[in-house]
Amino acid sequence: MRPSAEEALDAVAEVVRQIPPGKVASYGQVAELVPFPATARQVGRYMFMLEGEVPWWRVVGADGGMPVGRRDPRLGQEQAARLAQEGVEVPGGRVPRRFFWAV
DNA sequence: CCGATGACTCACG
DNA sequence: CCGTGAGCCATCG
Repeated sequence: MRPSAEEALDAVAEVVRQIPPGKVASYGQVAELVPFPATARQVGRYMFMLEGEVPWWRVVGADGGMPVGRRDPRLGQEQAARLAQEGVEVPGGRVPRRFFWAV
């Protein structure tokens, strides 16, 4: 099934909102959790559209990196700051696997 | 309809 | 550790 952009946005927003503070999930992980077929790329685009409505800083790349920094370095440092505030360490600019949200 | 693009990911060397 | 290249697929011009 191919959900409308609105439904897809809702589904992604809901998954992202479920990531507990102090934990992170990768774009691909979120893509697997939504109730319809999705890819990491799509999730990235939806995150951009949801900017501000969800804890977007808890979503990182599969390697713990922050691809958002490529789009806007300022967002990258904001993400690192918010994560640090929740107790998530980001040594070397990437989140260690132990902080990944285990479902 | 075609081609380019991108908050991605993975395999290889 | 650091490119490179190939899949990925909704959107946009």
